[in-house]
Amino acid sequence: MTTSFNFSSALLAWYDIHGRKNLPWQQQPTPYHVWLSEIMLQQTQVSTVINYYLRFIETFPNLEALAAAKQDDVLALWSGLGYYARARNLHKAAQIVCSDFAGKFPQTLEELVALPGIGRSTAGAILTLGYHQQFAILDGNVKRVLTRFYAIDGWPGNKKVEDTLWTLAEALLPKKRIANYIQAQMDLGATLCTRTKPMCNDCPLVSDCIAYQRNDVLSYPAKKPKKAIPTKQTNWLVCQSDSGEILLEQRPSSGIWGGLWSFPENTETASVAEYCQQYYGLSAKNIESYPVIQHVFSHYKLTITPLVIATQQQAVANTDQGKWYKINDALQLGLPAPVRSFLLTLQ
DNA sequence: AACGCGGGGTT
DNA sequence: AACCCAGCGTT
Repeated sequence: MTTSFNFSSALLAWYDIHGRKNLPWQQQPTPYHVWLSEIMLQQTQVSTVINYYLRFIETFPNLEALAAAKQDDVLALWSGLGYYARARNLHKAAQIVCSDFAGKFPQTLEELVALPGIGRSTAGAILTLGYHQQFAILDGNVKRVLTRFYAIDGWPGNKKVEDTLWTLAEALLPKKRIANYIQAQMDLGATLCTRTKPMCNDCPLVSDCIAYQRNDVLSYPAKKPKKAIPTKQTNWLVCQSDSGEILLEQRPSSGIWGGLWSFPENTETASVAEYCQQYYGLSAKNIESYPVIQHVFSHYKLTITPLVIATQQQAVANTDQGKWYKINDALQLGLPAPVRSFLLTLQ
């Protein structure tokens, strides 16, 4: 007779003693709180999210408050967190749930993934943590734990590998205590089965972990294939009026820093004065080049040359987006991190 | 199936 | 400086 290892029982027993139970969004795990925290935690670490989460629920304590908000106010609370499409989708989804679902989050996978910003894993988290239904999640923690436990080769971003992981994640679900189990998976990955320095001696799964048996835990999960990232260049036209106000414009809703407020940009340093005149109706009295800012995204590097341009404040031509702000007022807007940082150096 | 999308923490 | 994090939407 063979004994079969009970994955979920071992994990739940560990969770009862070592699991995290004091995170802000665990205190009152309503679908709204679960949803908001899951969106914020997409590609963002817990320690970074906590303060954003607390500020957010203070301003928008419930779904109705969020749905009624202006998008600018939502983006302002998101400023610095990155992946700003998350904030726009969050806001949109809140309005849809209010209008189409009477303010109550849907309870089926199909309806949840139809909402903007909610994919299969986030839907799984809402259904399990919020509604105690039987679903799997597949975040970075679960991918790491499963690729090690089963010694699964290949980068988890690869479609075929991901399909395998989803199948395993679903097969392992317990019949009882689903919410605790899902939380336990994330806790194990976040606190013990970490990327570097995993604490295998304390792991409830170690007896049957194939990567551990092979003494090869750190080889999993396989790394993302490397790709050279390009460098792009731009100038920030930091137009400052006699009274010290700064010209900002709202970026298009799609693309980098979508919907955020930033400086006008151009790439032709030689013709900055003409550019200001032509597109903004501004005559530049003085142009000062500031030290370049290197900003790194996950997919390219951006070399920014801030050009601080002294102008007289006047009507902005050929754009309905440009607006003059006092620096202190600008800091209340949804700003990309380097814009916020640069404005702080100006004041 | 591959790529676009940020900012910050860790090593 | 490299790597990655409670992924999702678009193409």
